[in-house]
Amino acid sequence: MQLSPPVHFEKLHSLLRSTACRRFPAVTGHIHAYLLKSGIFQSPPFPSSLFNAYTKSDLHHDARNLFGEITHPDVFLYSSLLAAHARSNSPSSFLPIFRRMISVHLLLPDDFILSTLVNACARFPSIRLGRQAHAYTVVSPFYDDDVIKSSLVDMYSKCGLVNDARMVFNSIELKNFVCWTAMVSGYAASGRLSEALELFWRMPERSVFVWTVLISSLVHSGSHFDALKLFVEMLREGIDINDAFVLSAVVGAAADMALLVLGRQLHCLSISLGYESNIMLGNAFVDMYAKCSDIASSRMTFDKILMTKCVVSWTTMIVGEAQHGRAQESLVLFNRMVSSGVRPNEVTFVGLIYACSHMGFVQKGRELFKSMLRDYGIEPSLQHYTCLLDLLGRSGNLSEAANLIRVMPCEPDEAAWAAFLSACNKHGDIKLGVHVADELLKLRPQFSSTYILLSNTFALAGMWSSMANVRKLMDTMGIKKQAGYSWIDVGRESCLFRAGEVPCHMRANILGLLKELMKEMKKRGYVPDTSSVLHDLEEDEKEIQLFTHSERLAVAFGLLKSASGSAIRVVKNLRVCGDCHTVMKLISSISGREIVVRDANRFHHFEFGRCSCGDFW
DNA sequence: CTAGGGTTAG
Repeated sequence: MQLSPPVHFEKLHSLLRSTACRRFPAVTGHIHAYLLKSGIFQSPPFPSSLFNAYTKSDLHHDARNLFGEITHPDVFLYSSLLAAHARSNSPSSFLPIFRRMISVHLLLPDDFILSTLVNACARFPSIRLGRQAHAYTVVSPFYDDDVIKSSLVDMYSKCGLVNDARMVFNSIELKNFVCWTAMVSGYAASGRLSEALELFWRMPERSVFVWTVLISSLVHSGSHFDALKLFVEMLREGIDINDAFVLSAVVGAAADMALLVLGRQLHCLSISLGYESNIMLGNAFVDMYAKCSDIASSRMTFDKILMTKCVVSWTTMIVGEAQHGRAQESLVLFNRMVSSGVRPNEVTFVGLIYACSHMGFVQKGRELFKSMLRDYGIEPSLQHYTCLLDLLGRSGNLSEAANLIRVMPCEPDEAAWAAFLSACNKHGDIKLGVHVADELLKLRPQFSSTYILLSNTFALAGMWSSMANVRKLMDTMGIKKQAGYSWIDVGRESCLFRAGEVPCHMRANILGLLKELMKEMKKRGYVPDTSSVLHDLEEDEKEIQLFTHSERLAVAFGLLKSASGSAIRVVKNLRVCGDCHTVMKLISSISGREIVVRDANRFHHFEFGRCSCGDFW
């Protein structure tokens, strides 16, 4: 069938703009060949829309070849070129491209390319480039264009200059969803949550976008409960939650709070909404199951990801296996990932070194650290150094760790010092520990975490007066140590135990069971470690104090409430101490049950008197 | 062909 020329043009052009070219990159090539054959290749807008289609499906080689053949470049072409450079993170080329367009091809910037330019500066937050781009827009005929202003609001927000963003925002005549969202997002991202919320409630109408911004930033800042409340509020307002972005933010909240029941409900919901093959949600669920201690479901969800697994999917699973003490599995996954052609990123290596650290694979960890830069061109960051410090410290290579913390190219933060100090504590090098603690106090007296670290070290060293001084300092500075608690799910029941508090209705049963277990444990050679208990009590009183450790209460509750033979999962626990570790191993062998304890984001699987971490924790 | 959201670590 012969189409009349105008329709013909239009059809091909809209085909190039459609997602068909992105999903089936060969289509672009066919259209290219057809245009060449029919001699209309050089007629606008084809050269530019072809170029755009190539770059959007990452066919950069074809795009470059095409670029050389174009006789009359237009602004559209430059706009696509700029967007392509922004996607590949080469910010230094933005302004040269822009200037070449003006001075070599004598083209005047239009509104499209100006917002593309501003957007490019926002992607790679660069305030210097961003301000130059802003300058270009104000001297252009589009100085009052609302779309450009929206992208400026976004650019200043992403650069962290919220006040500048607000000034541009205020100057927008007709504010639409987009600029409101960009502004709220700016406040949320820079931690100014109250301003974000104030603006949010002032919006004439709230779209899914802006709800997502707030929910995810609440999850990110650790206010999980507020995030869930906001999600409920959103449902009440009748906003359609058939949206992968908002769902994954809520799944993240469920993961961090270890709310397995909610997580499962969200999983069912997203399958019924047709997101079964959505890669982003798939990744979120793999993570959620792992963090809720259900590693089997996590792995099943991972295996079921229908699309090509991306670096995030692999990394999530590697970290998940590592968190559950299955470092060997993490390393196998890493090999499978590399051989399937997916490039690891910096997070992948955090997970891998962490896995080695968990299981004491010292040499393997060192090798992976070296391979980062050598084989993948990833510059190790402070976090990688902290992982390596942790690995060396845990395995007793204290002098190597001490050397590393001195020579590493980045300034150690609290986490790095904490890794080193806990290694000193673990391996009994109290002198080194106290020395480091002193250094730390001089270095960062302004951080509250310093005092908690110090107090622990002094306690271990038996330097009670120094410890008392640190405690006094903590009091005057208003620093509180969070009380220990454990949280367990049994069937449909959830229960939270605070350290030292035994709930009345279970008191007799739980304490009875713990006394029973203590007798059995002692028969097997357990010597209660009462060093963490107030030292002016009688010995048997100290032992009873041990019963009120929250994780012991939770496990006793689990033993009483669940069917015999089933695993007991303490889904959240503030800290697994050395004595707890011994006790859990014993209880697992006495009761013949698997006990899973989540300690921060690390899991201990106790079974047959052993722990999955191989005691390298 | 231009502007706003998300998943992995700590």
